[in-house]
Amino acid sequence: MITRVRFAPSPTGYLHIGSARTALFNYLYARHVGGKFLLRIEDTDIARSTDESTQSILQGLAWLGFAPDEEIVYQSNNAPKHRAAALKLLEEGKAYRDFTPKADPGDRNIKEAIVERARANQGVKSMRDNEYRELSKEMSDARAAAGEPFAVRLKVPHDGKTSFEDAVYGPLERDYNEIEDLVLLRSDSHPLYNLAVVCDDIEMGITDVIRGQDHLTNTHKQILIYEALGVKPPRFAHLPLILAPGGKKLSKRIHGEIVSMTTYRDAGFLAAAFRNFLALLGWSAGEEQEIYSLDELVEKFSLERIHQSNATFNFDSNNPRRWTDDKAIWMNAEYIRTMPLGELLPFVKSELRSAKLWRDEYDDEDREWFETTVDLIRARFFTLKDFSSQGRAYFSEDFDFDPAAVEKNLKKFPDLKTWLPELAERFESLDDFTHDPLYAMVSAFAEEKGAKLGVIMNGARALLSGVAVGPSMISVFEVLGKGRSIMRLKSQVAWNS
RNA sequence: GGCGCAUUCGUCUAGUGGUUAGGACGCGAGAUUCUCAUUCUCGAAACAGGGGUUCAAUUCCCCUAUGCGCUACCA
Repeated sequence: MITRVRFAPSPTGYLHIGSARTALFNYLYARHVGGKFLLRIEDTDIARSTDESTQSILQGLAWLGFAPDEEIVYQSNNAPKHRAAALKLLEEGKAYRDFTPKADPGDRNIKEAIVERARANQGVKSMRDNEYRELSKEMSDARAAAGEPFAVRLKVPHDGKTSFEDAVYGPLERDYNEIEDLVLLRSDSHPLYNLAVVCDDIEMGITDVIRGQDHLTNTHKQILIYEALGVKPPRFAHLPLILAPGGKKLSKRIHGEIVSMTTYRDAGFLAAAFRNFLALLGWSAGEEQEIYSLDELVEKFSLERIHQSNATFNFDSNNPRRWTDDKAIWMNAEYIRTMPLGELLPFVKSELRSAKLWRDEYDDEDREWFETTVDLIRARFFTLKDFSSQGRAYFSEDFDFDPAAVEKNLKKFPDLKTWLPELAERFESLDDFTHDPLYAMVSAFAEEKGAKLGVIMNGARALLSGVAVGPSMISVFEVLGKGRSIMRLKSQVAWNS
């Protein structure tokens, strides 16, 4: 039988980093075993689901490169089927109508209310303690026919336990008396999560459910539904969670944009780098390699090597340099400086485009220049954004001078104000504007002035690139070319700033 | 409150009944260099605590602590 897995986010926000990893693991597993990767949008919570979230999630998945193998399933479209399943169980006596009026949660915190109620029921009320559980079929039908509202609850057996073998956590069981007679259908006949998930997974022919560990206890309830429906449950694999520093839950409200996938896309991350980073959060191949292509991940992935303990996504919102996990940033930089240049170019192009720095010549007669330049500057960049910010001076005459660089590399050596334009004059006579002659000329010039070579080079760097850091200065001269180098060396703009 | 899951350097992790407990990020030092980055070398840094079992436990068992999850007519 062909393996079919699904990623099933609920559209109540953007694509969360934890969800993204769940999608990744589902995708890797499907590809590894040659199965299908499906997508289902769980939009049954009408109050919280938004189309905007759905779009954001779809965008995030598209960015990561996980296209579903079949049409997207919208859970809300299946509500009639869910309802029919619940009614069937009702008919078979595996579920019952609960005429208890819906409790009003009021304005209390929902979590607190749950704990409070659980504590009150402690030892005084069993999970099967519902006056309508054993109501005769005739009585139940009659009250329903009279129009009295009711919820449909699953009739969980008194004795026994559910058990399943989780691919990550091993054998798990739970006693029936720990599980309430869960509601399948609300009194407004709206199907609830556990029912909807089971019905849809059956309908979609899902063979392996790979999802967050927060569903570990739900699984027992879902197995009960599978059993009532007379369907063999799929295989389950629960993933450890991704937490915020301090082991707290990672949430949009508290941690903001850092948990959203689109943040990384917009910050200039490469999807390949981020996938690589995500893959190593909660899974490892058991070797010392850190950089994996998607193909390698697919080849090496296995559910058995997924961890059982939660991982912390490390960052410091008070430190701009640590705005997100160090390792994610490092990995992105590693990809930028080591990936085949040809693969990087399209990303740089689109970054320059959006910064209005792109020129069509880069694709044409200046192609070679563009490649050389990108290759030269990429070694010290962390994100694609750096190409348009730190790298701006290579692509435009309109760039700013970093005051610190001007101070440290120029103003500290006033002689440079006349020397550098003088050097520019010498450049005029240099026909072969390449490394060796350039180096010879600049070092001769430095010697003649009795200056350290570094002083000349650093001054030129500040003038030509606006910043104090960058590639070897001779390479910068070469890449910028004779005309632009001379022009910038003569410019007094930086000196007057 | 109940039930469940988890716990190796700051973080991501490898690993084993007997190991100098390995790697990566980050951090520190050094080398290289016209700056910075890269690269290279070196360094500091961990088995949550307490009981067992055993000749021997980081590894197996129990307890405690801590964290997380579920406990909804949310998903």
